[in-house]
Amino acid sequence: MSTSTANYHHGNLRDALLSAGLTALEGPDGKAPSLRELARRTGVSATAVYRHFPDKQALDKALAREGLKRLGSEQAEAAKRAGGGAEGFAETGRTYVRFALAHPALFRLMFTQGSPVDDTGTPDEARALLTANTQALASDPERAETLALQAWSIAHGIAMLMLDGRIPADDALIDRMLATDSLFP
Amino acid sequence: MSTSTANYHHGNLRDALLSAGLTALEGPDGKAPSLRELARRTGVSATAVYRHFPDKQALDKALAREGLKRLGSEQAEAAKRAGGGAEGFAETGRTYVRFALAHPALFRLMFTQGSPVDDTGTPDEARALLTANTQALASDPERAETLALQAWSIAHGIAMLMLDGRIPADDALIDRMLATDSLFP
DNA sequence: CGGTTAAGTGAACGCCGTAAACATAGAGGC
DNA sequence: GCCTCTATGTTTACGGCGTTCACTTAACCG
Repeated sequence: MSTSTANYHHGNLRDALLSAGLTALEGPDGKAPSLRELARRTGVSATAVYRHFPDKQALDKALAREGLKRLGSEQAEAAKRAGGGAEGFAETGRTYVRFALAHPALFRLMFTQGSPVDDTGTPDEARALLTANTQALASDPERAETLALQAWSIAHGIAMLMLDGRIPADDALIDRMLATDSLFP
Repeated sequence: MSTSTANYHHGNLRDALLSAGLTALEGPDGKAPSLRELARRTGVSATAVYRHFPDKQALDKALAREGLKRLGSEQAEAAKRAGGGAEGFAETGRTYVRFALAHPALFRLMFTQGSPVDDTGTPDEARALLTANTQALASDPERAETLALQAWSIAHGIAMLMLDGRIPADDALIDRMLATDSLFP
């Protein structure tokens, strides 16, 4: 019994549904799959889903959580590859936008579902990275939080406007818009 | 026959549908109405809608266009009230975010539908204001466009993150995050 | 081995967007 | 003043959706 591919039908339906969902969401032209579609793809009746999730929204939330996790680890890796510091921080921003463009449906789902942290105290990795980076880099430490939210907002805004076709989804443009020296004094 | 309230049933169904749609979308707790729901509210059969819009998406696009128009005029008025200039520009940003918070469903619809300009050369008022303001205010004129996109992105990012419950929808926070001196050197 | 229970099924409900065939009212030409 | 044509409406129907309900089945445990 490996992680997720084997043992459908009797066993890990929950994981099978999630991985089918992620597959559907992942691609650059991915669409948000319906509950019935997901069940079909997994070779199971639609109502079987309800043995593992109270409703579709719960399934979506689980998928969103997984997306969040992937974004966080991509960002962490990118920051590390850039050697941390200011350049590492900038790299997390670029990675954020590129992630959104690479997985539009997943990215949208991640933010359409209610707050992922809910009430469990542990924030996701992406968020932890953000606060750590801004606290390390802010000249005025009491402005670190505002800086964090500003940085998040600009990356999120670029991502959304590009996804919605308001701004050309151009890699060079991402770099230009996120150039730290032109943004924060 | 006034603009939109009178003369249902025979006459201006198109306008009636749009105004019913806007009413449904406007409120702070507005939901995106279904085509059938809209038809019901207008006292007409569902398929009657198809005499005026090829499909639901076309209806949505028309609603989005109207939302865009309203945002633009609110921004223009706000800028004028602030006396134009840098303060006027800042005010358009605040107005953008406040508009999103006041009409969440409408705001989402405005950006979920394909590009509003489509191909007709005339950009909407909001966009015209943005380019005019940044061109007037940019110290380096060749960076004006990048500045415009950055300003748009940060306002849009704040709006979206607040709508999605990622950031508290707090008026003071909006001001702090959009404080121009902390953003652009 | 036998019973309890977790995990699956199929049928049904009321929504949705959309298509097709039919009805009607009003405008314009004769 | 009638008659026809067309724009605008209606009814019925289809398949897909999320979800509920009553049911079967299979796995485990004492």
